[in-house]
Amino acid sequence: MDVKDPLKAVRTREDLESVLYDLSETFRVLGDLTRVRILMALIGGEMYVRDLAESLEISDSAVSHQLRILRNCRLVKFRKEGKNVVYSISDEHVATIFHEGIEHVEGM
Amino acid sequence: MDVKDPLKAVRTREDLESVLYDLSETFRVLGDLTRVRILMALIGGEMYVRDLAESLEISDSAVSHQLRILRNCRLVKFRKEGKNVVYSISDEHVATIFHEGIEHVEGM
DNA sequence: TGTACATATGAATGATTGTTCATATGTTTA
DNA sequence: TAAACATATGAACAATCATTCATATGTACA
Repeated sequence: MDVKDPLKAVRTREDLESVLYDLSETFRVLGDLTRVRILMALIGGEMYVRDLAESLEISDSAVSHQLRILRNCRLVKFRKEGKNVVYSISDEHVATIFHEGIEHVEGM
Repeated sequence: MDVKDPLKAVRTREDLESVLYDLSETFRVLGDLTRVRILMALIGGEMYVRDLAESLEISDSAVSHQLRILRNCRLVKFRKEGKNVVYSISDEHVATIFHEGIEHVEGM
């Protein structure tokens, strides 16, 4: 896909607006320190809810709430393991977005 | 930079938290439909404030407010041309982040 | 110099959001 | 089955944010 025009596949104006809406929604979800910390932890590898909460010093409830929001945007995926739930980064786009984002802020 | 660990350059825990804060701040700014539409327009090439407002059907004032927010995060840059101000995307990281973001939402 | 134009900014308001606390669901093991 | 544990969810509150309207600044040209 051409970086100058990443919307070649988008046909109509409604399609474009719909994609831009979803895009802003995804960024909105990324735009919270707690969720960024969760995702950064998950880039290091999959984790249980409890371990995320402990490692980041946030309540279980707060982590669970934020994981639900991340799930809704498909930024994380999960699978059940007994009474635990293991979360991980949804796909490599997420890691790349983080990577580019960090390069951007470090260039400031 | 390694995608699995884009933080090699970050030394201390405070450095890490500071980078993550700036990162979440950048995403927060990207997480608004008006600003996403502005940036998408600017990916097509530099534009005057007036032309952005007209093209996106937003008031001059609203565009100007959002451009200031985008400027503060160095997501856009500008130069003066007589009584006009020309805005453009700050760097290629921004375009790449958009590119990856669109691929992510289109994969949903 | 004065008028028109382009952009920026301040204040106010209506809407949205993250956290906490309490509770619920579902799973394991004693 | 009962108790303990892991995770999820609902409601409520405090804080944050985008927009609008009015006004200010600065530039160009008559």
